[in-house]
Amino acid sequence: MTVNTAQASGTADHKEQHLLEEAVERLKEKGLRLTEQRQAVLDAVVANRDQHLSCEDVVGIIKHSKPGIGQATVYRTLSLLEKMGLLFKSDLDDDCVRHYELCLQDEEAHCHLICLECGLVAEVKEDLLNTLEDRLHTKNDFVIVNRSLKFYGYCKQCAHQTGRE
Amino acid sequence: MTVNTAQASGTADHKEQHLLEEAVERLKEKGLRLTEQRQAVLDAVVANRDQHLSCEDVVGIIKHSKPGIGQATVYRTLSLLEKMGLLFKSDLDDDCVRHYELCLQDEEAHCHLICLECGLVAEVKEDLLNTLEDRLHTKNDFVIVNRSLKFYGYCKQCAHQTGRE
DNA sequence: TTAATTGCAAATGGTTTGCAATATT
DNA sequence: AATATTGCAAACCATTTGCAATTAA
Repeated sequence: MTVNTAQASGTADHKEQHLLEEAVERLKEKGLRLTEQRQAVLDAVVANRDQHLSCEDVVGIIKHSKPGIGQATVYRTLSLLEKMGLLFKSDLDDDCVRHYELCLQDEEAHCHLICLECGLVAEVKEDLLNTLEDRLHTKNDFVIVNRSLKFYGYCKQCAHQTGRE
Repeated sequence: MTVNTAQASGTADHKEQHLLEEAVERLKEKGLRLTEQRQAVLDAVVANRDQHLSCEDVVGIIKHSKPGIGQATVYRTLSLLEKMGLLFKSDLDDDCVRHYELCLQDEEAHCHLICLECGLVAEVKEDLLNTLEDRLHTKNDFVIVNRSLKFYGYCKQCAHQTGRE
């Protein structure tokens, strides 16, 4: 639904390579198997690592390589990979559809400004976020791996028009 | 499910009073009516303004005052109030259950630390957030009304146990 | 052989919708 | 009278689950 092309985003770099190896390793640790289906799902997520994929998306992507794969298998695999810490559930909103993204650590923190009037979504990088995360780490002994930071309000235009400044 | 007592959180203060008035006003503007059912839903949300209420929660809360109210009505009302800007959809969660909270401006910013291992959700107040919001305001001309700040990672215990520190 | 995995189809569960009955302006 | 609103039940739809068949160790 949301996603267009399959192997879109190019080749896997160091991180993805490491991720794949870790996947195999962690599966083996628990006596689980890296089946063709699981491999296909992993490949799809890595190839589209800049996207937030739904189960339906993944099925669409691997339709060619694994035409007969069952939805349930994809659901189970995504859930499994998430529990293993390789994927994140990302909640980019509104509906009930679950989306996943690759769990690549050490990404630079950013946040979204979401206008309640016009719906504008602006992505903002703020170096203060690093300071904030450092402090959350040291003061709460919490190891941050990912974040979802959304600020709701009114963009310049809408704030002006609706007199909310 | 999530919520225990009904009129728990005490009397409405200035902000809630203002909110109720605004609700009536905005409804009238659009030729909509403040029915008993809508009033009951609003009351429930205001009385539990420190909670994130699901539809089921609301039904439970107003069971006494409006025993015969239909689920659909509550769903429709919550959705309506959200579109009017009086409620926020808050997505603190795993499941597909939609939760709402009162849209009270100028609340003190906080964020949630969510452990990917054990599921712990810790609410943290950080004064640095105010600085951050100030900066988002001045640098982006964005008027912040609410925020959803979630940091995912590993709590002290789990980080230790899984060797991710 | 034993245990994990899959695909299918049925079940689940929160949410939405069609519609006739009711209430409000 | 015209329109908004409600309650009910059915429909929806993403996700989960039971289970028998299949596959890998």
